[in-house]
Amino acid sequence: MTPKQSYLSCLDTLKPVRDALDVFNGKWKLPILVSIMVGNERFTDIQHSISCITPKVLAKELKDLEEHKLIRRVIINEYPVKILYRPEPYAESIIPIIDALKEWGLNHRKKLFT
Amino acid sequence: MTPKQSYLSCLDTLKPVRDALDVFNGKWKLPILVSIMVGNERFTDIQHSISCITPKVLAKELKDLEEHKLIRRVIINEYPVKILYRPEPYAESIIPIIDALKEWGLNHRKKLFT
DNA sequence: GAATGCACTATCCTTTAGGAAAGTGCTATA
DNA sequence: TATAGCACTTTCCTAAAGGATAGTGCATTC
Repeated sequence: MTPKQSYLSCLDTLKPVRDALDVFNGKWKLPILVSIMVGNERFTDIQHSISCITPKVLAKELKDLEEHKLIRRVIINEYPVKILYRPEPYAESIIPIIDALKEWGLNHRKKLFT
Repeated sequence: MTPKQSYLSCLDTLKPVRDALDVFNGKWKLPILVSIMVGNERFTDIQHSISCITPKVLAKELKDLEEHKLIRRVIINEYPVKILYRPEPYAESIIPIIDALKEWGLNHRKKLFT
């Protein structure tokens, strides 16, 4: 017996969207990337540029982003030792996502107040 | 004493991005919207077009999307009664987000296999 | 020598997301 | 009359996300 299949397939779109969501899901990854990409490099600077993020969460998210090759943790051996977070070239690939979300968010806010 | 402020502000971007994430965060909202926008209308069709989503989760997400005015629940009073989920015009505004995520996901997958 | 900054880690806790499995009330079909 | 489809709901549960608070070791600055 062949099962009834009336639904429209959309896996072409769904699969890559899922792959992207697997990387960026959660409250913090995209905001952190934005902060680093505008030029914040130090742990505390990033923390302060994104209000309300706790150091524990920030540390964990930075590690995730490093694993995904979106940022790099750079150790500068001066005295005192400095640690810098820098965007990898691959990070540029997320600019269209950020732009789309930013645009949408701005428009959504307008919509709410009319 | 004025506090030291060395970090670069990026709230212009961060705020709207957050607003957007507040709406779309989670594993399912965007995939469900995609499914409805390609033309799936019935609960079970949507469920089957997105493999692995449970009816409980789908029901909840559909309610959220309705609240955000992205879809509409339409009751057709034939016999038997039909229930259809249809995209609202506002749903079109998320196309750039989907496209950006899809593009990124495709490219990311390529990257992983090279 | 006291306070502050830096880059975290550690502990504990709450909330939310999400999944598994079964069931419900209705209708239609074999 | 039994089975299947539809659109869910209910219950129970786990894992992950995220937050609060404190502390650490080091260095610099007041």
